[in-house]
Amino acid sequence: MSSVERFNPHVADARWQNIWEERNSFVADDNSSKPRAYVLEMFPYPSGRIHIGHVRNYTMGDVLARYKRMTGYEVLHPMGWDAFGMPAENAAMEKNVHPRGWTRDNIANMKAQLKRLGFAIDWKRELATCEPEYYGHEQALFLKLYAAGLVYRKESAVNWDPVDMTVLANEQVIDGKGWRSGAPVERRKLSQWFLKITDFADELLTGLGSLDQWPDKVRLMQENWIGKSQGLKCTFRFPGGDGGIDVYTTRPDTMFGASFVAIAADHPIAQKLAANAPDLQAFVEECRKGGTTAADIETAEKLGFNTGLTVEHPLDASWHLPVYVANFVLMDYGTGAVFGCPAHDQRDLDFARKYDLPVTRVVADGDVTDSVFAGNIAFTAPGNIVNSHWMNGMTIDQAKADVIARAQAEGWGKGQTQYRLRDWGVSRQRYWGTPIPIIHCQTCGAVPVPDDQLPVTLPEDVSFDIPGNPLDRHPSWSKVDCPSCGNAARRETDTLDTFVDSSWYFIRFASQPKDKPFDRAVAEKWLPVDQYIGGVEHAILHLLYARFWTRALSHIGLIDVKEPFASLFTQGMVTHQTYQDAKGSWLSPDQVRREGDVWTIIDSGAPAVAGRIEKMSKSKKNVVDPDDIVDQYGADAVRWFMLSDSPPERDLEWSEAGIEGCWRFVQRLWRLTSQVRGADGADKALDRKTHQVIAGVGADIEALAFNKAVAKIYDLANAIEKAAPSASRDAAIRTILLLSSPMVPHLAEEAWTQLGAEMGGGLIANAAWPAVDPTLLEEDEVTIAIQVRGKLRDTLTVAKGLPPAEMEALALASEKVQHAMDGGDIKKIVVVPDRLVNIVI
RNA sequence: GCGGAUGUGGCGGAAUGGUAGACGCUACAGACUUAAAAUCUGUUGUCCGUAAGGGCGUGCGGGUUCGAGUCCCGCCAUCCGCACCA
Repeated sequence: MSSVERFNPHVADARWQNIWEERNSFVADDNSSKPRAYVLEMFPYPSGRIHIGHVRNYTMGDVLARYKRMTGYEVLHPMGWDAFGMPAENAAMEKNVHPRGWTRDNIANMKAQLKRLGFAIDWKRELATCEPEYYGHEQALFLKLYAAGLVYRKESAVNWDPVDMTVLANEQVIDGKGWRSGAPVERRKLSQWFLKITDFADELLTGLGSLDQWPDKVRLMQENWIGKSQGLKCTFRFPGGDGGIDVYTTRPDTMFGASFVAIAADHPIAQKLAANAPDLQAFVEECRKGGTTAADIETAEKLGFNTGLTVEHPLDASWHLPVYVANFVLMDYGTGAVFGCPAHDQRDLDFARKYDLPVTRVVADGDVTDSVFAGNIAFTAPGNIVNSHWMNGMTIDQAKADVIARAQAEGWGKGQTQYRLRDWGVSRQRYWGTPIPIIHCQTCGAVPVPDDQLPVTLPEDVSFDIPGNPLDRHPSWSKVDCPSCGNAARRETDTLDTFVDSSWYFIRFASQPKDKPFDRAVAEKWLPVDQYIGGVEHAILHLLYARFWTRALSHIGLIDVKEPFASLFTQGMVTHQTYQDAKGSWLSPDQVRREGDVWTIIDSGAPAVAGRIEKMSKSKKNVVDPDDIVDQYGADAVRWFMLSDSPPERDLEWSEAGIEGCWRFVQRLWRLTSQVRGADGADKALDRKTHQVIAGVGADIEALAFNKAVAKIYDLANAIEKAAPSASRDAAIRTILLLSSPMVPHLAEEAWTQLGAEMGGGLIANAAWPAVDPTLLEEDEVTIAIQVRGKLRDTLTVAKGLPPAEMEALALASEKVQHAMDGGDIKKIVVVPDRLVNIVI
């Protein structure tokens, strides 16, 4: 065998990257007459270095983008930076750098890292959300939503650090304490800006029905998040007096099982009572301890305070229920008050047992109909109503309808549709975000910044030496004249949630004029995004906010797009083994060495413990830097690894052995290419294999089943290597290059030029995807399975399309089958054409 | 607490209800080499058996079916999200 020089990615990678750039190979043409494909991966936060998870994400998108180009599409595949956020402020505090400089440096580094991977990106459309050229347009869109009545202000709770005197993000609350001060956090109310996402709750819910190319699990999660429920809103009246407590319930069928009414600590009635009752005041304070997350609130021990008030049961005015203030009732959901039916709700049951309240069964658990409910597990399954007067025997649904009808007829309540979804609070008490373009005036109230004064830019001269929002304490930035009356006024110092930035960047990618957020006609040419790819951690918030924002823009007539992402794919994480020393300190993989089953620390020789395979994280030291592995193996081997083995929606474990195998395959493809010799003759079997693989790889890439596409390419490589020289073999080698070119583009270009002298040259990136010859896909023989009572006993190779009677005869003639039947009587024979025969005895 | 997922050899995984383990990795054996690397060939779920062959096998327990990794019911374990991380 002649020796072939190795493919050298250290030279080839950069050469091809430069050629693609010089030739504008991947610049998308707005005016193209080709069919369009918009391929988008979730843009990264510029943390400083790209993470291996980014490499996986962008490699998947890149393969699809390149494949789409080869199959005749005008492809838009852009990249940008989700550049506002807390890490820049943390860096500013810790390293005394300005967030802008830190972020821009990070972007430059990460862009260089991405370029080394050879992604087919239209860099001319690059954007960063922290630049006024982006966020200025965002401010304009915000004000359009404001003018349309989709933005309002209300009080809302934040995590408050009483020592640092600052607002904390949930992430900054660790075990209920501020991450820097260590002080127990409190919930404090601030006046904040909200977007009316709840106006779109029903649209966002029904819209999910049209997203048939989204994963079912994501649609289900969004459905649950929106949480539409039908229930009863009714009043429990104060005995004899005026008014009462409005309660919302999804279980009006259980009203005869009520044993208490509970209201939120923030409920107006609780507030009013607390004003004159120090012990209740103390309890309300107690309820404010702890963070604002759902997990914190719902896992906290259930606590209540008996107010001494009672209310009348709506179905029986002589029946009085005690009123508690309870920490598990949320002011944000429903009316901020519930009636407790302990037998059929776990939280209510926990509460009732704790405060020794009656527990009455009103839904039958099979034959058990006792009114006294025993045990500490609530019964929430379907059943029939019991112990409920006229409702006895009804199903839950019948009883719900009956109570609602009765409430409406008698005027003490009505049926109501309720959503779990809350309006989107977008105010952040931080510097590094989009300034909210509002001016507060003592006489005019909140006044939008006039269009001609946009963008409202962030001041540069800020300091981060003390906690809190530097915009608040800036000496002059917030001091402005009211645009309406001209009097001294104050600029809003809160900035927008970074989820706002990421709610429309895909529109700006499609069209980025200087003077407006986007050109409608151009944006509509590209949108919706044909394939969106990103982490499943964004399944709810980012994707729901982006859907809402797009609908809101559509609602006010700025764009005619309802759903921004036609097809969604959520990828798994990249994981890696973790290692610890005897004391439990984390070790990086290159600090340890394996000898048999024993791990030791290379430097000290001390034993190490190989731990769990976990998501790569700096704190556990199990990270791999993409630059290092590209240095070592070249971009193509890294890309190939990202696509191999693990299904893309599942986690991928990084391994040294795995990347070495990929490196070997890249070299193997290179050697194969050198074997095109202009031989004659056809190889029917290889032709068939080649065309089966062309069809299979194309289908797999379209389904984003890259691991399967990779396996088929391996299969073809094996078949080519085993085949004798022929024209078919030469053709198969060209084909395998084309098929693998979206995955290993540098090698493919290099090899393509080697073959190019014969073929007229040109980039493989611009080559056409090979066509499938359907006549070659069909096999003329098939192997069928012969089973006896469902167990495999023999296999036979027969002509394709053999009639069932003949299959049956062949099966019965088999010695192995006869042996397995052991003389038994045949009860039945199942024949599946071209597949199997099952003899039942 | 609520919501969502995952579970198949030594490992990653493949398998329209129809031959479980494709393909890759690892390991082992052999070829080539002064040697190593690279490359090539073969073996590699498990148990019994010299072999032919057979038993058992897709987290656990049931069920449906001629036939279940796949469908249904009930468990167990692990992971992810929960509205101010991005």
